[in-house]
Amino acid sequence: MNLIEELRWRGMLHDFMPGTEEQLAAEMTTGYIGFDPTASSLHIGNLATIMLLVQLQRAGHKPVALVGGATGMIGDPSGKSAERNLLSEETLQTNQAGIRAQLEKFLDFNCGANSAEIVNNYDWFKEFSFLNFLRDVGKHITVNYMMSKDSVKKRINADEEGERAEGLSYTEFAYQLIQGYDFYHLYKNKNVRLQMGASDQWGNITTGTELIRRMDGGKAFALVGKLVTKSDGTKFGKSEGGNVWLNAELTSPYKFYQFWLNLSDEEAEKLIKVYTLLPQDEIARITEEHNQAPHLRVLQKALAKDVTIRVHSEEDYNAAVEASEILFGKGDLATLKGLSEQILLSVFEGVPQVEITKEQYAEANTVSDLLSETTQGLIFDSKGEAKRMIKNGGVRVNLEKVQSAEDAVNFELLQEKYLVVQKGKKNYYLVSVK
RNA sequence: GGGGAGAUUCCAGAGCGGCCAAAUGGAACGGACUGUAACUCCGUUAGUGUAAACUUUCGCAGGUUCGAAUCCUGCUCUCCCCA
Repeated sequence: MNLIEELRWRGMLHDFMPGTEEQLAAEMTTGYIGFDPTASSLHIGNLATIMLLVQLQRAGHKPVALVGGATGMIGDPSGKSAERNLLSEETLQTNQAGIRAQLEKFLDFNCGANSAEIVNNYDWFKEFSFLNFLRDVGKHITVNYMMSKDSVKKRINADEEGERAEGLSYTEFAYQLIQGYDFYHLYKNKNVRLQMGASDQWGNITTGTELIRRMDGGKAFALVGKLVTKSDGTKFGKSEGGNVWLNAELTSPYKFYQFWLNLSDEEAEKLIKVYTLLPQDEIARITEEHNQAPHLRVLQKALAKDVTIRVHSEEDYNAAVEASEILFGKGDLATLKGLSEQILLSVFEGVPQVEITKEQYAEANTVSDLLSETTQGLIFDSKGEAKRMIKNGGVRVNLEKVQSAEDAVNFELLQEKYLVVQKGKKNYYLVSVK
């Protein structure tokens, strides 16, 4: 199965330029995808794009991951309805390092001819003067051409309902040209023939192929993947706490595992093809098994396992499963009391924790005080919020429901120093009293 | 440079002198149901307070008024159109 066929059955393929398939068939082709350092970690939305590179490499081609040190300074208007804030250079550098480290986990950098590479477009843009850029690059592309891109049009024209457009700064307008030049640079220096990306990158990528054609008479190709969306069409990759990050410090392996486990059947079936490398017959078998007994969530479990292991590690996966069983099994106070301190801590690793002193604990008059003021707003921002939630029956301490916000604080401390606090069913906190 | 529109609680968006902590919708969170789901239903969404009530909030700074998100003045910012 060639790359295009592979991506197609996995439902990852959105569109590609004519000739791409022939190019891939003809020779080992170098393809790249850019990642802008807008955060210190990639999230699972980016991971779908990384999977394109992974599939490229599996098909015997050479993947290049570009860290957008330069483009990140500009801001891509694609898919954004409003002008973005610029990040400081310092932030960008921290972010670049983080992203680089993550990319290295997914691609093989040592497998001979098609070993992966990482490049940073800041390297070739830092010395490129503005005037030279205008003369050497800008001259080849007309404003008319740039204006015809959807990402630009959306920001300039009012939409169908007559809503005013947000406008677009010259800086963001120039973004596609910068990205286009990246492609040209890699084409010239790294023999890159293909740029991939999410489908919203189509416009930017074709500016690149156009630039290569005009500056060099060369032929380069584009392939974009489907933008992963939730079944209701909204943006994928956000959970209650915001984005689902690949960095364990931003999204703990436990939460990460839980995210996948909680997907709807429909999403799990779609995403297992995107996020895992499991072969077609294996996925068919799992889907079959799932449909026989949907409540067992075989699909979600298989997906969660595969992705958690690859993004984090086998140990992290095991810990996440163990923690899930304890927290979502029919545990009660007795179960918690039965855990050794070591297991207790490992179960709650990655769960927000607060430390308070024995004096503070003794001074808290009511449960609502304890869960807001005493614990420094970690669990609840205000007493009012704590009270409301308790009134709604949404708070448990040591797995037992708190009856009233005015209850006195006299819980049994686990191992003489821990309290397990639940806000709703899925949010756990560990309070340690020292 | 000229003309116009606008800035409201997480977002969108009503309010146009007291009944406004501010309609409605979205989103989020909590509860019931369930498969740690979907659907549906219910509740919550400025702070303190058991409550009555009080404090801070409607771009910023002043003013008018017994009383202002609502009126006036100045400022800042945003967008659109024309040159």
